[in-house]
Amino acid sequence: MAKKSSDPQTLAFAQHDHGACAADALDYARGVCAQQGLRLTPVRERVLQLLLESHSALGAYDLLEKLKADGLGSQPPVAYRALEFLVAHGFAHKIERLNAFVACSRTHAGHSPAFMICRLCHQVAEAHATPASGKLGQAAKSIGFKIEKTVIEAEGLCPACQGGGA
Amino acid sequence: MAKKSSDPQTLAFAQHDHGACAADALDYARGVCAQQGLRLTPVRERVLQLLLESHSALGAYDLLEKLKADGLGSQPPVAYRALEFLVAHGFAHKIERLNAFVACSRTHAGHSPAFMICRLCHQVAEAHATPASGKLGQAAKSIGFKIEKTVIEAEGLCPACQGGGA
DNA sequence: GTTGTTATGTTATAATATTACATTCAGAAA
DNA sequence: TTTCTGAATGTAATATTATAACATAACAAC
Repeated sequence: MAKKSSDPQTLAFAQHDHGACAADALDYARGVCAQQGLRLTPVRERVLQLLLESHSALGAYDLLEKLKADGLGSQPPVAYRALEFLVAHGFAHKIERLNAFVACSRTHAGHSPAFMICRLCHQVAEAHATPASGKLGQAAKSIGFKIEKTVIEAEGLCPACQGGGA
Repeated sequence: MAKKSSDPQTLAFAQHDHGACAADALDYARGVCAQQGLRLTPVRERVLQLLLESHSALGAYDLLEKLKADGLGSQPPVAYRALEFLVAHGFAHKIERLNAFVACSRTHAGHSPAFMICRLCHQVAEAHATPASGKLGQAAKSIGFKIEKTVIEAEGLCPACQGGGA
């Protein structure tokens, strides 16, 4: 990281050197892929870069337009396949509420992410959740439901949007 | 309720007299609407009934087909408008993960619901969550994010599907 | 009964996502 | 090197989910 002045989990809503943060994250992903024998192809890398450059969630068709501009593919499956790869390997997450995608803040590999979505500026911050330990985990345990994946998304107002927007 | 042998929050995966449970819930909704001056019109009531009859989430177009069969409207807005009303007034919830809808188990009016979705049988159980008290709430508080609504959905295997299905 | 409001009917279209199949590419095996 | 193989991409078509826009009908208040 360029600078570790605040909790990177929730960096999205804070001031920071975003260019450096995105570049670092991309380097990190390249390293992970090299280690694990994953192919971070041009399309996949470009999609990750686009997600990293945005603190907002991007839809598949938003990404597709930018890929098209780069000459990297113009049909929906190109974007969806790259996103599938990135999500499968933890480099990105789908925000179900928005049918859109964000880069993973990658501060907790193999984590259960939770998201805070600002309904005004549409930025998304990622936090780390522990679903198994909360009420949901209790309820699941008590009825014998086996949790494999959780979707935890909060919608509301980020600090910057609470002044004028409500 | 016909029988209160287990926590109604998580009844979905348990044996129970479902016809009676659905009929009771519909009566309850009628009562709430009468009290609050809400119009539970034929389309809205029928959609709620259809949701109540199913412990699985139903998509808007699933519902639309059944409405069509009843002569109650055949175009998408008919279903979406009824669902909008039911969700707005807490009689139903949208399952974002599935882009589909379930009736509210109504055991906690004005609650933050959490859902357990079985990936095999597709049944959905509703539980009550307290998002503000968990890690997400802490993270939100620490960065000054104001939560207005939460989406909490767990995907996995219900008790009945854990035997053969994994 | 007229009026204003809410709900519904209907057409069209937008936005999101997948299937299917052909082609290309990278790396392994010969 | 050549060939083989599996992965990735290109592309066309289509499926699924959702909304916009506007006309009509039902209802409530006056």
